Amino acid sequence: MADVAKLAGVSGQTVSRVVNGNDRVTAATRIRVESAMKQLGYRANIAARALATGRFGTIGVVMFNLSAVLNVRIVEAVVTGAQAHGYSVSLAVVDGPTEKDVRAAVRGLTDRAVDGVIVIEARVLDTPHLRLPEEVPLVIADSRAAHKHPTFGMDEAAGARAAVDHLLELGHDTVHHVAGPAGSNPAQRRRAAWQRQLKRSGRAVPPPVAGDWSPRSGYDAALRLLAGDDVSAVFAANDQMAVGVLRAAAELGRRVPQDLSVVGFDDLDFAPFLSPPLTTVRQDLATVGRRCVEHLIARIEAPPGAGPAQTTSRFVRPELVVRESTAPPPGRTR
Amino acid sequence: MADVAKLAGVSGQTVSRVVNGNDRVTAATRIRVESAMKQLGYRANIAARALATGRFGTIGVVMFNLSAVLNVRIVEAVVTGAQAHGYSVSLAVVDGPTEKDVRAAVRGLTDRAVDGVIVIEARVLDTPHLRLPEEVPLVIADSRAAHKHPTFGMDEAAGARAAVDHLLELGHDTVHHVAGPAGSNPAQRRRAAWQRQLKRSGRAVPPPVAGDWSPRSGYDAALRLLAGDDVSAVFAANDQMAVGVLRAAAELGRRVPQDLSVVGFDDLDFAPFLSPPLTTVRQDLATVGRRCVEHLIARIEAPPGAGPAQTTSRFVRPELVVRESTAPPPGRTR
DNA sequence: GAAATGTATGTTAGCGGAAACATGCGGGGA
DNA sequence: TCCCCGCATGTTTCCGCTAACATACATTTC
Repeated sequence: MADVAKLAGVSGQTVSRVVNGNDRVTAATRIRVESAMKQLGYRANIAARALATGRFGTIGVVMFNLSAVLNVRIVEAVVTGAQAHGYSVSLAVVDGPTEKDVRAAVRGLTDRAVDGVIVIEARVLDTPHLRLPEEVPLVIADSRAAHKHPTFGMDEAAGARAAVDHLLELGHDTVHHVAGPAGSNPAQRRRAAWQRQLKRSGRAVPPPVAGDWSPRSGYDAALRLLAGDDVSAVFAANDQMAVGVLRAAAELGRRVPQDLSVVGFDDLDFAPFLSPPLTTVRQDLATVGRRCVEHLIARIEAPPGAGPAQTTSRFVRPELVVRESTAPPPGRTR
Repeated sequence: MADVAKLAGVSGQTVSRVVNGNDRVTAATRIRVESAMKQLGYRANIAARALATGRFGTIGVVMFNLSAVLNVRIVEAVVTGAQAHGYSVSLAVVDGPTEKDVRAAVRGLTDRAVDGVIVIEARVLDTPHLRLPEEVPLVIADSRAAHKHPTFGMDEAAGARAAVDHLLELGHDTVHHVAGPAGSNPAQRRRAAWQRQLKRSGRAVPPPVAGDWSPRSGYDAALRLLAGDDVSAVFAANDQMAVGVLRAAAELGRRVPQDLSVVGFDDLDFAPFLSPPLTTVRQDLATVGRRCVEHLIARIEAPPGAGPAQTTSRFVRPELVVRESTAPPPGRTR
């Protein structure tokens, strides 16, 4: 920077002003400085700037695992949004399912120099109300409003209700459930909503079978479920497991949808091309991610005394997409 | 830090020594300093350290898009590996498909303070030999060795050859190909290998149909491909498109594998549960990611004069997984 | 026309650490 | 016994940049 200043015949401070956009600098001076910068290939040292200003231009994302298609969509939207606002994104993966682990990850990130943090809380933790250090603004991506921090997510309950209602309206007596893993937040919520909706409709609530989101677990679950003859409708907690259910049905000679109706969750891109095309609940995670970053960046850039940023909690409503894997139960026409 | 020093009755420098592990500090002093740190909740300021040392403890990942399942697996391995070595990971998504765009992303990241960069080069660029600034160590995740930089990737050609050979050995006259998008590196490589292998075996090379990796595009491609009666074997460039192919076959009344054999690529977790279970080529991207980080960190931490880090180029060999979507062509028993 | 006001730029002083060098202490060899 | 040496710790300085204040000059105001 000193070299640039010398070459342009100004002080370092003026160079700094040029770099940081428009303070009051004469057009002529600015041009001189800029050409000097270009000539010398000057590039600001972020660490020095951060040390002087206390801001880093980075936001941190804490998540439990990247392999879940779900989470990746959120992360993608976060990265895109952050880049659009001139921030970069730092990723941290949490080890275990306790609040302590999450807190450690957040602290690691703040130590690491971020201006804000987004926690994608997909796992069921030991504490229902996640309390995290607030050294920097923090936003949670989760599907419930029970947090002390601003939260954005999907209205999973609405999705599960839509799935159940759809099957009941087709005339099924009840709906069986292939649940996600007990340790997963979304899984728990989908399962609870399924159960509540059945009860509310005065139907029997058959014991759910839990999988681990994988197609294999859906297959195994369905094999057990379909051992009995009375199952006419299955609601799988995600599309991947629904694939397994479809496969199990095929192997057991149960035709879908004539003998068995199947509903998934997520609307992954292959859903319309399964055999048969899968009725499922579409989630718009990109919107969730976008809202998270935008809220976070607004808080980061808000003037210091701007009050305790209203803890908005917005939940995106998923949408039932009816395809060909659902029909009235056997022996019944509607 | 000054507070800690005062509380422990030592100089700041000694605190610094304690923080940075074992310089020569008496056990007694160390304990005093550590308890002072804990008592005061001291946390090092990364920016200051970076300013003083010129190192950041962060590695950057440059990629074209996160939504490809493929890339995410690499990123996941990178994040895990980086964390294990005490590094955090910064993510950058590239806009366009030119070398300039990639270079800008890398520069943005190095401006942003990273000690090393991994470029996941999935897109076909305007320049065959990517030349990137080497201000920091840089590793490329790609499936060919044509780079000036250390490169790790899959041996896609071997995978495509295995798929073709498998189908030819079953007795098919030739193999049709549903290719990935022209702008994709892996797609281009799989397609080239498919074509080469057919030629080498003295078979006709039917014109490939290109999709965009999505199930829908596989479906559309298959619809066109299966319009003729002479197609007995299809090699899809990924599993997603293979799903579409399977669906198209079902709608056209072509039984798989009796009338039509289908091979995919990737071995996504749903592959064994499609109808029928998909024969495909398994890729181990986690290994690729792991190798990338490990090589990168080794270079970052190598002593300055350690020579020009041998540009190792290692390619992981994929593995053909035969399931039930392939069989001898109709009217032929083997 | 002198003072008040405004604008462009320079000066000074850190931000929080870590190298590089300086200091003081104790122990071993002659 | 004295001196040299090595080790634990302290001092100084600088990393590169920016906030806050200072300065110099131009412009407006009465």
